[in-house]
Amino acid sequence: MSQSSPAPGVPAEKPSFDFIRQIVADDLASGKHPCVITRFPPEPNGYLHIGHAKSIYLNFSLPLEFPGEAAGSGCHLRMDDTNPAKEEVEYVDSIKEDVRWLGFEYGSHFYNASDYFEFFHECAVHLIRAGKAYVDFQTSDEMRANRGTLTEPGRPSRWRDALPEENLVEFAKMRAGEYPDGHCVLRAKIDLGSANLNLRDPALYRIVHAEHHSTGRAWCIYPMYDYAHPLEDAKEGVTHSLCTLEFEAHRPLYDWVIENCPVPAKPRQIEFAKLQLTFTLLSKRNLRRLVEDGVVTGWDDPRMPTLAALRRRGLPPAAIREFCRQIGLTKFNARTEIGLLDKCVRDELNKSVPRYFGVLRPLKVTIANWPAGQVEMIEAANNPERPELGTRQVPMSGELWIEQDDFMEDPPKEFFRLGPGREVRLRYAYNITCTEVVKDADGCVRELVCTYDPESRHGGKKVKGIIHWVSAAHAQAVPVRLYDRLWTVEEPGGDVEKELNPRSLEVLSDSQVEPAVAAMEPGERCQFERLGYFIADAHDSRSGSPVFNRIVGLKDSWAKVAAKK
RNA sequence: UGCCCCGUGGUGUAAGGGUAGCACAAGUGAUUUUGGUUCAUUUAGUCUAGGUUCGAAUCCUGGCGGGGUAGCCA
Repeated sequence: MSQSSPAPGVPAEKPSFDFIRQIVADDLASGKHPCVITRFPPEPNGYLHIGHAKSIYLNFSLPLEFPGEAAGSGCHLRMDDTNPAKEEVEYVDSIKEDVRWLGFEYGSHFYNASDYFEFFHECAVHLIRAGKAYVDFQTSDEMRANRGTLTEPGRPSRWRDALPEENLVEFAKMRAGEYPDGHCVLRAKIDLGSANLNLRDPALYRIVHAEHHSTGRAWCIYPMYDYAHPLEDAKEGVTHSLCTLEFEAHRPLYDWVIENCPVPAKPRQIEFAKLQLTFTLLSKRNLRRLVEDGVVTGWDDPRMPTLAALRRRGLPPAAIREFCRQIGLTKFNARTEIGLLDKCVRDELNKSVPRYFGVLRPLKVTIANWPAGQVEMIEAANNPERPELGTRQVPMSGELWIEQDDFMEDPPKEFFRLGPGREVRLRYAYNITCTEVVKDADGCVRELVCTYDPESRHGGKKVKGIIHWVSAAHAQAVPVRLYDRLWTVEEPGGDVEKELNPRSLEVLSDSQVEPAVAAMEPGERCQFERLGYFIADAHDSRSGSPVFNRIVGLKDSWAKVAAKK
């Protein structure tokens, strides 16, 4: 290996692969495998989240990256349904939907671990005959006590040296349902003194009298993950079985099963670091709690990190794929900044969606010198950077809504927008100058009176401030939900009460939008100019009366300036 | 406490004994009828102590730090 290093100064020709792609490329080059087959093996006991997207992206993309001789490559979607107590069909359906939504195809390669129950059983019999597995009648407490500790070896069960014939009989009884849950277990006979606790005679099968979502009552013994997973992989011809770091210590057991069972292929397990994000909690247990405690409205609440929630929030799948590409792949336990996801979402939306006017928090503007009753149609580009997206007509009149944030009664000089006596441009239309501030009895600004410059339609005074607006008479009021991060700390997981963001959701009921926005169909996305990207919520919108979710805000450099003051 | 894995700018990730690079973030400037986009530019890094070598982020040893691991969960 070292003698093949390039000569000094000669740049490497190879693209920069991560360590897994390197292994795959080497296996293909050496002829170890003619193609690469991976698998994404979720347990159908919950919803998929952005962390799973990393794994889905890896497993489904990788086989596509090795063309030519690698024909036959692909990724299988497989439900790891070996525990009937926790799994439900509802989750199977949502997992399939999420994978397809992300843009990946598994074609006919959809499998269930339960498809192989008979095979697992044959392998177990094989192990028993070979004297490599035995039925243990110790209670789970006894087993734990006799497993030893990190520094002391385990002690053998009195059933450890039972004869294969006896074990065969007992295992048959297990399968026949003659014993209740927890009465005994089939164990591999490996090494009670191993420093790796996973090798101290791990359980292979346990008794569970429960309805399985796909095999019903056909079985009452179910294989453990460590036993079933390598066999599933081998059965499907998986070449590279990619999983997360916590399975590293299980690899010797994975290899033991492959070595000791009559398998048709020899897959290799490789571990990588799972995704962790700042200001985000990803563990299924914690997400479930948020749902059950009513902190969020459900698994698809747009503040959740589940794929169902991100879909509803409006994130485009292409942005998630790009994010997964950018975060890289290592064995280092890293935490990626959530801002990178936002960046990917903005990049994707910036180039793909139209840009319209919407006023989130309206402030009335009356244009004193506007001809009474006149309505002028203003042509506006749907996306100035993509002329092929066309233009639209925006109605303009003497009564407008502008953003409350675009006016300050006593503005600093860095504030480019409207203030008493100041002039700004209404985007695509005219310059206006604020001549009067109308307040209510409490001193709150209720309305601005302005004059417009009729000569400024395509020129006029050059001003620094440009603001969005809608004509009051033509605007439609719509509900808008402004989502923010659920957590206030980079590494949530401590005191929920203290760490939860009380302002993760703000609902606006009186936002005013231009006709093009009012006409958006459920699921349609756009940019509200100067504000951010929004989607007409697919669940709550109806044709003609959309309800908007903010997907992500635009970068706001004024907010940074303002924050410094 | 044993064993295993991992330590590169603020964050994420390259460099497989030979110039420490890229992206994000942050700063500055230019362009701009979105304080957006785009473009230019700046700041900033090999955990530590030894060893091998002409030469170490890379190989070896120790230390320090982080993670995993004692389910009849996956």
